Amino acid sequence: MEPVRRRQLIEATIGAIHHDGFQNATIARISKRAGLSVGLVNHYFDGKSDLFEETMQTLVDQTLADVEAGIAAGTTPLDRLMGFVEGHFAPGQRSPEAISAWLSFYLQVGENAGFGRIQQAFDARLLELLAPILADLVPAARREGIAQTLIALAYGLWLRHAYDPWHFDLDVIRAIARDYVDDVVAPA
Amino acid sequence: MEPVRRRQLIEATIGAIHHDGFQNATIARISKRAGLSVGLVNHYFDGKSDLFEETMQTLVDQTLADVEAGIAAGTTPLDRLMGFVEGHFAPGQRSPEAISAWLSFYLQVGENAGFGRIQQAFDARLLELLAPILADLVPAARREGIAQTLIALAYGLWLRHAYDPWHFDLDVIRAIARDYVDDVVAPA
Amino acid sequence: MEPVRRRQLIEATIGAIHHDGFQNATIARISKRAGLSVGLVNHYFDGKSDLFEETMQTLVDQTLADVEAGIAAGTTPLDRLMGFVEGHFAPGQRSPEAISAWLSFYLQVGENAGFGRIQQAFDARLLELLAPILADLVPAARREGIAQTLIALAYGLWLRHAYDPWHFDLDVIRAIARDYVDDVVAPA
Amino acid sequence: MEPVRRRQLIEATIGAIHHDGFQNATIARISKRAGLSVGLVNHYFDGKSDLFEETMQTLVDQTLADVEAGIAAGTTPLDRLMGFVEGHFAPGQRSPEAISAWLSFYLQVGENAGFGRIQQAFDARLLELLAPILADLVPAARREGIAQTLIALAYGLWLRHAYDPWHFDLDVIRAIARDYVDDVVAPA
DNA sequence: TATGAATGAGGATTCATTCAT
DNA sequence: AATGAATGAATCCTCATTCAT
Repeated sequence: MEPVRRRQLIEATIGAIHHDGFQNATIARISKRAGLSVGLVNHYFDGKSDLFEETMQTLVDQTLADVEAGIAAGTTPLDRLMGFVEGHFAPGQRSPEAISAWLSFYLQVGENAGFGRIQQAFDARLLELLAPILADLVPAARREGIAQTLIALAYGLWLRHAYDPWHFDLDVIRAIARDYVDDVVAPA
Repeated sequence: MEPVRRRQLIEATIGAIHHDGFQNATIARISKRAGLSVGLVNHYFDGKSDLFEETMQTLVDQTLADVEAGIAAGTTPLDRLMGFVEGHFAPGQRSPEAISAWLSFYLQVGENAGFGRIQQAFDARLLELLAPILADLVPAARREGIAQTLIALAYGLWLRHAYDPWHFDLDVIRAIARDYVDDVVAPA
Repeated sequence: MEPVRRRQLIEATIGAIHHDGFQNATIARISKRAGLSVGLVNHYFDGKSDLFEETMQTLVDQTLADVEAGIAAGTTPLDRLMGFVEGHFAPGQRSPEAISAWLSFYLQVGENAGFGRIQQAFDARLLELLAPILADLVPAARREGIAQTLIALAYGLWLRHAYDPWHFDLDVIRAIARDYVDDVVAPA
Repeated sequence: MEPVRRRQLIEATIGAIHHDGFQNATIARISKRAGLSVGLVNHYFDGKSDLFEETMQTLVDQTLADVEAGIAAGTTPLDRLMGFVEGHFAPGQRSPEAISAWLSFYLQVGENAGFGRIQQAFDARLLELLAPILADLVPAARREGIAQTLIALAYGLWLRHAYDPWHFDLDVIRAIARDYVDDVVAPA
């Protein structure tokens, strides 16, 4: 029963953050959304903070899975690099619910120690994923800088997509990323 | 008296958000930090929401002023482009207080109509500032994309600087931006 | 306003403990009994614990005042000794409300650090009060033991009076104490 | 199975009161401490109140057994009187667990009808035990008073031992009691 | 006999706002 | 212009009890 309930509550948390806003995502609303009682939240999680951290970790895990899948789908190093960026915008990442929740957690990283730890592990993993791809594409001296730029660009694009999904749709994002990759990486 | 008190309270709001976190930036703490009574907040502002919106607007105004100054400082189009990026990282923008407050308001943009309006106007103004510079540098067809990329990159870099100011210091940011500008814009 | 409200709330706390029992003396009941809102409790006290500690301290202060008055009323050393015991049973100490509250705090001394500190200071003060009286009555070697016995006896009598005020009325208590004092102290 | 389980739960209740405090001795903690499920508590006892009453009764039975043993161990009436007092401080009575639990129940005697009944029966039994001993030692007129004093003294000493077991160790208690007995009873 | 999932009322506490002074 | 006392709804969390398995 436990994994089922935990999953239910995490889904409901994401839904509540999207529907009511992070500030208004109360235990009462979350549990009602999950069709469960308030008591259960504290039965299966160690308080609201724990529920929220587990929710963020779930989002992180899904994003990493999508990014890894994006990389795996590429056959050439260049495709793999584009796959890295596009993985951030996989369907699961672009749902309004996921975006709202991601954004909320993301921007609280500095205030919330738990969120901070999760985000740092996430960033470290992204760098690990980029390293072997860039090794085949750019000279060692520029590798670090380009990796950081790519991540910063993905962050920035994702943020703008989050706020303006119609203008910054997948095609625009892909074009911007492709431009950067072509201009910076390809010539190397 | 009014402009003085309003200024005091806006400063105190930014300080409280930095010191206590957005969630804990209560009217009581803000007014104590300003050395004023709680009653004054509602006297000079139309409730807490109004105070917060005015605070965000103040931050936006300051950022725009810094970006415009950055542009104005450049003599060549390329310098002006770099000035646009660097304006986002002017001293006033990099203070821990400003960063905390900025981040908090970003978080609320999607949930808070008032914050959303302020941010949209901010974005529109950034595009207006970029347009004439890019007109001298890149072919019309790529202008829009490159403008959006630059803004996305500035967002992303700013965000990463916010979370990791030591690793992403001004030099690193300048180098990343310069790389992008050189690679993408200069050849055109 | 502050001293008035604090007094009101402390009185209401004593009343609520008597009327509803310590376990049921909730903030809601206490504030309703005081005719004030729940918010005020946390406005004037630092939470429920603080209110309870201040209440216990108030009881201690009153008891010490009564004991000191009892001692002061005696002209001979023996009378002063009896006054020490009888002070514990001054009218203010025997009100059902005071008894209920005293008992509750008293028996939680071991579980509650705050109550413990107050009680230790109380005990120390009682010994200070007894010392000069016994100095005139008993040989130095037995002074410490008799002081402790007297305090233990007062504790025990008070406890039994608390649980069975009709059987252990003031006359019985006075007789028991007088017996002890006569038998042990007088012959010396 | 029933007597085993009931015994387990009563032991766990005493342990939980000592370890977590009376207020925090919840069904969940008690059952976990007993290594049993929460459901079992309500299966073998008629709710939490019943479990607690049975626990207090168990403590009373043990104390009475210790006091009776103390009396039985004495050969002279005076020894039997001292045995009465010392029985209250038999090893089982001085364990930290027993002291915590005893104190907690005392606290509730006034508020909880069930606890009150148990305590009254306990007191009555103590008087019954004292009566025949005192009959051999003191004139009828003072018998009642001295019995009550002895019980009050035992209560008071026990309470002080509970709060300060190092200072009020067994030797000190024995000395105080012996002093009283010698001074008051022996001359008779 | 035994489990533990589930409930929801009740607890303390926080806080934006109002308003008499 | 300025204060801060007062309110009470809203929040998170706890817990005894029930009940299907």
